[in-house]
Parts: sequence; C-alpha cells; structure tokens
Amino acid sequence: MKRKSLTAKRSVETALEFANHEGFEALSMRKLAGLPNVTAMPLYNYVAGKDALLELMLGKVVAEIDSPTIGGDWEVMMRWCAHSLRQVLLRHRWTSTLLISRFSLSVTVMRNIDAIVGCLVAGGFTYAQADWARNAIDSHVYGYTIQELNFPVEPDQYKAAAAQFLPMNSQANYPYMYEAASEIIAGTYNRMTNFDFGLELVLSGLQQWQTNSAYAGR
Amino acid sequence: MKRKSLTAKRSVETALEFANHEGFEALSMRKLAGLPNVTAMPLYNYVAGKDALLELMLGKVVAEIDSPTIGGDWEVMMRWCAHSLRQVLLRHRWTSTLLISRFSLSVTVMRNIDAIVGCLVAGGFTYAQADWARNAIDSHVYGYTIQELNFPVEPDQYKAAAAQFLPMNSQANYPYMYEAASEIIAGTYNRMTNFDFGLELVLSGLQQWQTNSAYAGR
DNA sequence: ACCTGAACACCGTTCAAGT
DNA sequence: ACCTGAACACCGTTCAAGT
Repeated sequence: MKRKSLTAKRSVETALEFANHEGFEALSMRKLAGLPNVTAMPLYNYVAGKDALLELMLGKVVAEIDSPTIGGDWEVMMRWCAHSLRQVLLRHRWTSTLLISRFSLSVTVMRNIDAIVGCLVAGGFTYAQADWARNAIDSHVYGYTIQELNFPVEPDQYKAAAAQFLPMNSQANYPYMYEAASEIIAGTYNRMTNFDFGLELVLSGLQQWQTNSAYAGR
Repeated sequence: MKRKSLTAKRSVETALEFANHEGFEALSMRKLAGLPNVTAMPLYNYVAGKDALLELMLGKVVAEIDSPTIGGDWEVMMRWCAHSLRQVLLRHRWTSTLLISRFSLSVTVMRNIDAIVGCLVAGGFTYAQADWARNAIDSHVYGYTIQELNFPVEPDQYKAAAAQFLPMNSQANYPYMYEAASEIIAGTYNRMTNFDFGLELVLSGLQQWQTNSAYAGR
C-alpha cells in the first residue's frame, strides 16, 4: 500500500511536469501510462481516473500559494499574497481556469482562505468586509492573469505588433486605437506593470473604504 | 453560395443554442451534424472545422456586448459597459474562458475597444491611462464572473451550506471561516452584490487617480 | 497480485463511393 | 453538385486473459 501511494505520487508529479512542459492539452492518460509509448494502463491502479488525477495535480499547485501571517499589516500581506498567487498561476500556465472551474475546499485551500480572512479581520475589517475584499482581490488576480496568459502577443513584441497594426487599420475606423498604437510605437508607454496598477487600485480603495466606514472596527 | 452561407449561419445559431442549453462540453461536431442522430458530416461543407465553428459562435456572442458613447460621463459609461459584458457572460455560461483563450481582434472587438478607449480619453485620461483603466475593469469583470459561474454553491444556498460547514469543521482548525460561517447563518451578510462592490472600488480608484494626476489632461 | 492488450464508446476529420 | 458511411487517428475507461 505504501508503494502504491508512492507510485501515485510519482504519477502526479510526472503529469504535472508534462503539463507544464508540453502543455495541458497534450496531456492524456494513454500518453502518461508509459511515457515513452505503450498503450496499456496500469495508471488506473494508482489513480481513479483523469478527474482524480487533475484533482491531485491541482492540489500540488495550490500548496505553492502563500498564506498571510495573521496580525501583520493587512495591506502588505494582501499585496504579497496576490503576487504569490499570480506567480503560481504563471509558473503553471495551464492552471488558472482549471483552478476556478474545479474549485474545491480542500484542507490546503481552507487554510489559505482562513488565513486571509483572519489577516483582514485582524486588520480591522468585519467578516463581511473581509469576504468582499478577498473576492475583489482574487477577481483582479485571476482576471488579469488569465487574460495575460492568453494574450496573443508577447510583451516585448507590443511595439512590433503596433507597427504592423498601423498600416492595416485606417485612422477613420479606429481613431483611438490608431492613436494608442502610435503612442506605443513612440515609446510613450509599454503596457507593462498593469497588474500592479490594478492591484493597487483595489488595495487603496479597500483602505479608504475601511477608514471611511463607521463600522470598520471589530 | 448564398444558400451555403445561410446554412452556415443557421449551423452557428443551433450550435449556440445547444451550448447554452446542454452545456458546452456536450457540444460535438457529430451531434451537431444532424441534431437527431446521423453520423454523417455535411457540416464540413459549411464550416471549416470545430475551431472555425467556435470562432463564429464567439463572434455572435461578442456582438451582444455594448459599447460606450464617446463623450458621455466616462464613469457612468464604464459601469454600464462592465455590466453589459457581465450579462453577456452570464447569458452564455460557456463563453467566458473561451472568449479569453481565443481572444482575437475581430472588427466587432476592435470597435468595442476603440469606443472604450475613446470614451476614457474624451473623459480626460491619457492613452496610457485609458489602456490601464480598461484592463483593470476587464480583469475585475472576467475574474469575478468566471469565479461566480463556477462557484459550487448557488447564492440562495449559502446559508444552508454554511450550516453544513459548521459542525464538520472545528473552530480550532479554521477559526475565521468558522466565525464567517456563523455570521452568514445569523444573516449578517449574504455574499451578494459583491460584483458591484469590486467594480466601484476600481471605478472610484480610477477617478481619484485621475484627479490626483498632474498629467491627466489631454 | 500485477501487467497486458484487446475492446467499447466516444471524439474530430477525411474521403471514396454513391445519388 | 451534394450527401453518405466507412475509415483514420485519437480519446477515457474497462476487463478478460495472461504471467
């Protein structure tokens, strides 16, 4: 039995590596069974099925997400945690949508949520406020990162893409995008560091909300 | 040729309806071919393949998203557009992740982006600021809505879920979630209207950012 | 007890053969 | 010209047959 669970663990790890390396779409039970070739399926002895395998893979990923220290400055902590979550999603590019669509309250996830809510409550938010705040931060992290991961042009190619865009699209049809592309080409801005911009918008909004709110104290 | 494109259009429409009704996972070329049964594939005469079909389906969905009027109050407009996008995503529950992962600059999408950037620029933002602002709003809408669509418990069952949670999880292990669940049961708050909370956080942050910024004018 | 390979029920896609 | 059904290369999953 101990060997069994060990082989299961190793299966999950190779599956994770495969997904990170070859892309999630390419991952199939048959390919995984004997990674060189072989059609046979001893995999099913260790893992209930593809669903279960995915669950285990996500469990490993989720464990990489940092939790805040309760009692620390909530704003610093939330900023830290948001970046941690973001880095995990970037590290395992196939993860983000699956993590949401297969969301489950495992022990790891519960501990993380508990710590975040705790950190916010210790920072002076009510439970309701903490829940809303957590949700707003998560929304930004997931929304931004999923878009980023799927954006068709790489950050260092924005200029080139804009230069290609300009002659193809008339100023008459898309006057504002035309101007924006011109500014990108001129180097006025570069689309970078947008993640932190949005995050700080949310965080400073939360801070003001807290100080303005009469019911902020515990 | 006219008949051909008409049949293509009808195919896309039935595919859309099928996805909305039966769920996107259940959609397959074979099922779609002759919706009652039939294994044959005259579908390929009208549509290049599943990828092309998806593209066409998403095109129809994207057309439902409202664009702002340039010159109107940017904050009112952005709020309106965010809600419009959100409603479209809720109406076609399978759409959100696909819309991001298959993002493409169709004419419809370009017009929408151009109008949003234009509305923000007309409202006093620079092009760079407009781009950041748009991205922050989109991130919230997508991030929040994708999470909501995949959340395992329905809004009207939060109380029941919390009541089930309480006895199963010790106060010692998850003290804060325990307390939060208690408050949900007591009816102190209900997790609703979170979407607008996060959206207003972003919008008011943008407004303050604009008024505080020395370079805000055109 | 464990691994194997054939088998089943599905996919997307192609294409020769019919009408 | 259009539709048909068999075929190919893939899936996830099961299971009798081997060792």
